[in-house]
Amino acid sequence: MKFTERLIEWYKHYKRDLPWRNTTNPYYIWLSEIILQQTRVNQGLSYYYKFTQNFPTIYILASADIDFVLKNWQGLGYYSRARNMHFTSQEVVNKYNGKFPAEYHELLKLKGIGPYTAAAVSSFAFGLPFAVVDGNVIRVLSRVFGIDIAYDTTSGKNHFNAFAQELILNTNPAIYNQAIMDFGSIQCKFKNPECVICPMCDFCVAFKKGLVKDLPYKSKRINKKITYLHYFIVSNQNSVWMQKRTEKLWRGLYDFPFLEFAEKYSIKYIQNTKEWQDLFFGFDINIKSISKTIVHHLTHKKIYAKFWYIDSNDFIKKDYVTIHKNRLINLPVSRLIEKSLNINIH
DNA sequence: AATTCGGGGGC
DNA sequence: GCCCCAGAATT
Repeated sequence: MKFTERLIEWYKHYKRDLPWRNTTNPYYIWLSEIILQQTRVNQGLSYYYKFTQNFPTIYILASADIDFVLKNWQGLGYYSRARNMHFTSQEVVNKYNGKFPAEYHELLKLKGIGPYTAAAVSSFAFGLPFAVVDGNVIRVLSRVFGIDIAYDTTSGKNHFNAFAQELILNTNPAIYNQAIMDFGSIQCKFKNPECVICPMCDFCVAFKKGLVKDLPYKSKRINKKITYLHYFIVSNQNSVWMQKRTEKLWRGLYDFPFLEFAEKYSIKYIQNTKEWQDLFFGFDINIKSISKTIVHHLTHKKIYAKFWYIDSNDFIKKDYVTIHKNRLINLPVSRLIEKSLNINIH
């Protein structure tokens, strides 16, 4: 088949110059791949520079404070990637003598490394023939070869994985993997792919049958839940109450005390809830002002947030710490908190 | 098998 | 407003 050869020919002319392509150091390859999971190259680039600068070796990352790692990750989302990355750096230092194993199935055992990342590190760092299957690859293969099975099912994933794995044999694994992802990203785009100038157009099944807009095929839709978040910025002199999150969402980031409800409640109603009592009973507080509602979108949630500005001269509540306002900037926080700080703390 | 985990950007 | 993005872990 001409597919692989044409793909690599296309890559020679149009490939992007990306920093992680100028190295075969498994540590840098791995860093870039964790950062790029579910993240566009343009969004991940500055983070890659930051991490290679602040954590130039796996030993430095392994011995770093998790708060500093999360601070560097701030704004990138999916924070378990950063926590797993930190954990795995220590695992590699302690159990693998600081070197990533040059074996697909060993890489797969490490936290935060799934089939995609194991294939990526295997091929880019060690030249092993394991095909990456990401969103780009699924889109390219489904269109060019007219594969109309749902890719968001177990059998669909298995099918794409097996198909991709056949294609990578008898070619250069690293170049092929880079090429097909660049091709999907630049040429065979999700919206408005440039089929007229595409080197595959004479045998692309989707193009010939007019199915480009219908592929790849996905079976499920996202269901967004609405939630109401009330943040309490409790100031005592120049310090505020904060707490490290233990919830799955934004775990490990610092946060103001908050109450979360599934429904929209009035300001008065909230102050009569049991939850409010549990939080503030016994404390002398003074509500100074309440922000307007701020909307924050996540993939599976729509958050309506309000920020309550409260003064208190009482001692700090158990489970919270007081953070001086000048020190807030050093702590990792969610984008929602980061934005509220920019607007409101002065 | 289904859900959860962020945030930004294209259209 | 909807979907996607160099996916993976948890339920």
